[in-house]
Amino acid sequence: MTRRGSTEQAPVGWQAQKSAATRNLIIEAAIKCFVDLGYARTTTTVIADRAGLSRGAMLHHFPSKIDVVRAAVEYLHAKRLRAFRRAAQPTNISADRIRLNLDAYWQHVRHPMFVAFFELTVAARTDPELAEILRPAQEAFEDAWHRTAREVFTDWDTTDESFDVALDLTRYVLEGMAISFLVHKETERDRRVLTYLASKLKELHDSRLGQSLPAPR
Amino acid sequence: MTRRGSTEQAPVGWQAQKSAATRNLIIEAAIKCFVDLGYARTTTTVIADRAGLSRGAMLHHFPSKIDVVRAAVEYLHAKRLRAFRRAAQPTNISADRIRLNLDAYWQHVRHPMFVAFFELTVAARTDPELAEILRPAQEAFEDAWHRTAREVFTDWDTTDESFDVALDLTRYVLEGMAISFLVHKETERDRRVLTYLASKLKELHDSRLGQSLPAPR
DNA sequence: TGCCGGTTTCAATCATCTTTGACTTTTTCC
DNA sequence: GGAAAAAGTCAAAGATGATTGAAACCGGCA
Repeated sequence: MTRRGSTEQAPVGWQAQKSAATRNLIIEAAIKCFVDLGYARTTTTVIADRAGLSRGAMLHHFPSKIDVVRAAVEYLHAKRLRAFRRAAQPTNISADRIRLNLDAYWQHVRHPMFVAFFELTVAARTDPELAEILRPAQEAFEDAWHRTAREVFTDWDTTDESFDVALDLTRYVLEGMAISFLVHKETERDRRVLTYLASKLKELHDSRLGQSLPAPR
Repeated sequence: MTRRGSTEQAPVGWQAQKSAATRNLIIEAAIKCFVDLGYARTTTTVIADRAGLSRGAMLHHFPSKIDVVRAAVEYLHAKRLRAFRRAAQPTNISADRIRLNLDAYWQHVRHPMFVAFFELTVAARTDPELAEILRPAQEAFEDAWHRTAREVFTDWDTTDESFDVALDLTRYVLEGMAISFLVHKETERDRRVLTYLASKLKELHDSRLGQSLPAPR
């Protein structure tokens, strides 16, 4: 198990590389804890256990618990943003972009990452320090959400109020449904709601399309 | 401060009455803690403090912390159910029942009671014991929600799938929005979403009305 | 009316357990 | 050999439940 650095190309030496790997191990263990145990029950002891390290080793990389949380938030945020951007590509114009992107975001909020972020967000409601850590990530994602939506629906008059309303409504439905499903392990009902929402969004889109932009492309 | 029982008509003796009052005091303090501090940070010490009692006194009424939680859940559930039933009266037929009931449920999810229940629900996701305590209340409320909706919209064909979809969608939107507002202290955007949702529900209602029940009353 | 035994309510103290962060020691790598 | 990583030890703080002790209340009886 003691690999030698022979030809292993190390960006800044092997120790630094191994250190980074261990940090990632700890961060991912912490995130798993948020999902499995909830934020409140995530203790440094459990994180170290799940990472397969001693607690002392962990505290070497992250002197305090809040440091782990901070790193986990940054890690989660970067990962979530990448996944979101990748999923929400401006698919072939027309077709049923709406349904496709709806499903894409639905997959997004069903992902464990969303659960972890949700746990953090709820905890942050009554924890100012955590809230401060979370705020930049939340704002950045909010921004990406709006920006991406405008990129995907370039033919939709984005100065129209209906666009923002549709955007808000969509997000509330999907996130509300995802949160609801976190507790009541259900299924089947989501498909009908998604289908209905997609059809209504399409109606709204088509009606606004004809009245504002005669030549979409 | 030592009142004599003179003509005080006590249902089952004064001690029992005073005991019940103290229990209520404790329960309400616990609920306030859920709202202000979150479930995780709600300790028996803080509850006793806020109730103005010693911790020992509290543990006399509720031998263990979980007993307080159990009582708080029952108390919250009963209160929430009453408030919900009171708010969702089948208002004067026609008019804009939809908008009125939408606003009523919106007020409902903006109430601190909803916050408390939300905190409990989130904690229950990773706490089987709490989940078991919460389950009956959740199921009962779910049932009341569907039953009430059918009472209010007697003219809507409730065997129609669109009715259930509209019901689900409405709930997801409102609860999703409420949860979102717990964190991002926003406003103004909710009115537009509510207005839009109400108009869409009305469209759906009217379209289904004419095709299934020619004589609504 | 006034006092007394028994019960209920409230308060205080105690031991146990968990979590946290600081510190020290051992192992591994350069 | 020296530095970094990992492991182990320690005391302090907080939370919980149990135990013990004090105060208030209820019933009955002289």
